[in-house]
Amino acid sequence: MNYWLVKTEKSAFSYDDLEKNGRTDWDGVRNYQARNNLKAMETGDLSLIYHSVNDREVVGIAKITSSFYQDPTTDDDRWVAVEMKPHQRLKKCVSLKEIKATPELENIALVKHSRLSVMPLEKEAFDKIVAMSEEG
DNA sequence: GCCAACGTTGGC
DNA sequence: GCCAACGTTGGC
Repeated sequence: MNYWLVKTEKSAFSYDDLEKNGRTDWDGVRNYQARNNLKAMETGDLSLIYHSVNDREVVGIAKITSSFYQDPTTDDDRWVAVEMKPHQRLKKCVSLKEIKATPELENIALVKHSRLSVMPLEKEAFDKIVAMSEEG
């Protein structure tokens, strides 16, 4: 069981869209490090969904429902996708600002490696962000 | 194999 | 809208 965080621009694909569609191919990743993280995902893993650029907040949790397969948006076999389904919308979004202000989270890739779009999270960091979404 | 040029991402 | 950081490409 692994924990992840994936980034998306709300205008391109949002947590709302994921709920509306019931599932999605998490595809279009064109970065090797992010691709390697997709390849490490397993059925049943959980991933936070983060809206980058305009919103800059974690909005929900998706469940990984497949291991990786060929990215359906390209014939290039270097790139892969995984299937995700909506798992749980956060009661309250957790902003990048809040995350940066939290000492336990200052070393997560979202902060340290801001351009990486698919990143692993320690269970402790995942749980901390979920806990923050449930506070006042 | 190096590195300059270029394109993209994403925070501010 | 700007630009820093970073990844990729291609000439040499």
